[in-house]
Amino acid sequence: MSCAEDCGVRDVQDRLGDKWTVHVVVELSGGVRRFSELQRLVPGISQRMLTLTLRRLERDGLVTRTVYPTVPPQVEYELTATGRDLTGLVRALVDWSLAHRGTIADARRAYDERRRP
Amino acid sequence: MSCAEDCGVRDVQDRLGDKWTVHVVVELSGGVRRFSELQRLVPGISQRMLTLTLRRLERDGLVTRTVYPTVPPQVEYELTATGRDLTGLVRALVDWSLAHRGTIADARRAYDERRRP
DNA sequence: CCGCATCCTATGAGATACTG
DNA sequence: CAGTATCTCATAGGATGCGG
Repeated sequence: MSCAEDCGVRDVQDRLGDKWTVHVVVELSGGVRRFSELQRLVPGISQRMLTLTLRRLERDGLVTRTVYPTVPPQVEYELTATGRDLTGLVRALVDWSLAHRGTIADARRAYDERRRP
Repeated sequence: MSCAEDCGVRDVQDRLGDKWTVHVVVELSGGVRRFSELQRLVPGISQRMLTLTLRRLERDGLVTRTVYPTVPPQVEYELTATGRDLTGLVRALVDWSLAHRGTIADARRAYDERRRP
């Protein structure tokens, strides 16, 4: 590696690279959200994966979890300062992907065609 | 998803999120590199994983592969225009990770400690 | 409503051995 | 030198059911 132990880059890669974190962060960038709200805003995510995604974000100090001891229980999630800062990087990722989407798709088609006569 | 099929974001996440692509791209940002050179510059990568990483980058049009029909064979890899553009995003990722490394590590320790008395 | 526990499968990735 | 071919293992993530 360019530097031993990856300088903490691995941790960020793991978040940005997994299936749901980017989507959840995008939704949380809109403000405070409840668990069920997030599950509705991120179609396809299971309860299990939403829980895991939020726990990991919470553990890294990117999201706060607030429990209101009501019946039924109510839990709110919100980006921390660091979490809001992360949205900048997420935007950069999404923007880059959209900007080069066509180019990459074309390259891929050309490559596959060259290998499949 | 915010948009169906992830708008191509998934493809970029897969590259940035895997174990070796970022390291290989960083080394290629320094200019043309041979296969064996990359294997030396990216400690720990196996022949197999270097091959896979380079093939995926080539398929997406991010890297060119030039074979010189010499004996022994010589193959050179180089970033394309799109590939060089990708290094900007990679830098952003690395910079963000370094900038928040300490904060994240602290949050993680605090979280783990709260759960392990 | 929110979330944990369990089971299961698909994929990423390491180790190793072999070739033009 | 620059790969390909297998094998194996660890982990991400889906499905489902229970519990406070």
